[in-house]
Amino acid sequence: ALSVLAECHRLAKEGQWKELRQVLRRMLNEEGSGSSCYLCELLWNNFRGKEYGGLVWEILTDEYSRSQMTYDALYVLDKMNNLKHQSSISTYNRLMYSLRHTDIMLNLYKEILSKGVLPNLYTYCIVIDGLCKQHRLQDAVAFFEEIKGKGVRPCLVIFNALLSGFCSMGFVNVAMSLLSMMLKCGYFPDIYSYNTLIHGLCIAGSIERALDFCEDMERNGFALDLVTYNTMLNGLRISGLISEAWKFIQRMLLNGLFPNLITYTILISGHCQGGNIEEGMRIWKEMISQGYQLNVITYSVLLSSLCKRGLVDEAMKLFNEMEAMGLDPDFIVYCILIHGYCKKGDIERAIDVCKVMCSKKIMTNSFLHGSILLGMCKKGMMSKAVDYMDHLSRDGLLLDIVLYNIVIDGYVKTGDIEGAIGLYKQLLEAGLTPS
RNA sequence: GCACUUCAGAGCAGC
Repeated sequence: ALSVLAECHRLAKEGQWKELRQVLRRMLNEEGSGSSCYLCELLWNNFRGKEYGGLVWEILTDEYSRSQMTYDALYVLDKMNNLKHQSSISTYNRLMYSLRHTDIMLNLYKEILSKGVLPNLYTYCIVIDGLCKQHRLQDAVAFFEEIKGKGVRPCLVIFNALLSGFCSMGFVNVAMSLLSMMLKCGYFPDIYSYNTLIHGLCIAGSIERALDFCEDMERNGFALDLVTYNTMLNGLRISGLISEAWKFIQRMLLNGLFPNLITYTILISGHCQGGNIEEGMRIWKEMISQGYQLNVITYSVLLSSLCKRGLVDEAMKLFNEMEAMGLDPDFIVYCILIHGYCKKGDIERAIDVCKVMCSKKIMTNSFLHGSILLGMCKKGMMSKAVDYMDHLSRDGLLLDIVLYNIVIDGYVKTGDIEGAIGLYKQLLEAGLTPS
């Protein structure tokens, strides 16, 4: 690493940016996440005060962000701040983008302002989109007003981010009013705006309105693209109308568009949801024969429909197949399995899967624990349920009211009123409010 | 120069 860093300084001096990035990227790939502490120490001990040092630090931050090693990037940025090296706005933008789902995003924005770095339109857009993705619509709108007050002329992308925020929270009508406001101000929708609104209409269950909107779009000179079709197909799936899908597929093909992985996943999910697992499997096979590389989401669609039918063992087989293909199960995949076992009453297996998940450092959440507790209560395993709760609070998890309610209900159903009252007192002591 | 906005998966109690 030492010689690589020396090489980096040389490249920086010669202005060979691209090579510098490549060399660093390769090194980060080898060192992996968690290596920032070590690399920073090397830089500090061996290259302090060297010319172009600031540039090397900055690109190190940026390459960590690009390699999805976000916390390493933050670490390097922090060290840079100590050394009074300044980062450029694009480095900040990329890092904020990686962290747009978290509070850290806004902290970084404040840091930018306090250091006198000038935010650009990308920055504003990332903040607004991030706030929307965190479901903080009011904050997003407030931020929007704030930058307008500072004299920033918002771009269409910012409006699109807001449209998307409203739509995904189910406020299509608000999105529609925003659209008419946009038109009044001379902002004309692009394909992103149209697709976003069509999506909003679809998830609100308004397929008809979505179709009308597609026509509007075409009248305004935009051809429906693959995203539009996928969005419409997904709308059909949500409304339980997947049997109508063929009409759209036909139209798609006539327009020279071919289904992609997302299209197939929507179709499989739709058919499975409607109880037609056979058709789902047929499409699945068609997909494989077409040479598509299945991903975690495609698998989870099938896993969940198997579990819903109580075929958890089948699901487990598929799960193993998935891992053998080199796909890393994520939180949702584990949820599906755990939930499946709980509903079947096989709590031991559920907990086993949960342990495997935890050993992979995947965070659990309260929903999942609720599912496990409910499974225990349904089988009358009250002492196990209480142990589980104790175990959760020992691990520092704040038990919420629903978790208490589940176990209280369990006590009541087994006729143990004492136990129920005991828990009730406990939740009051914990400062919770009964619902 | 790169980077921002649109499409697919699961999910807890009681009533």
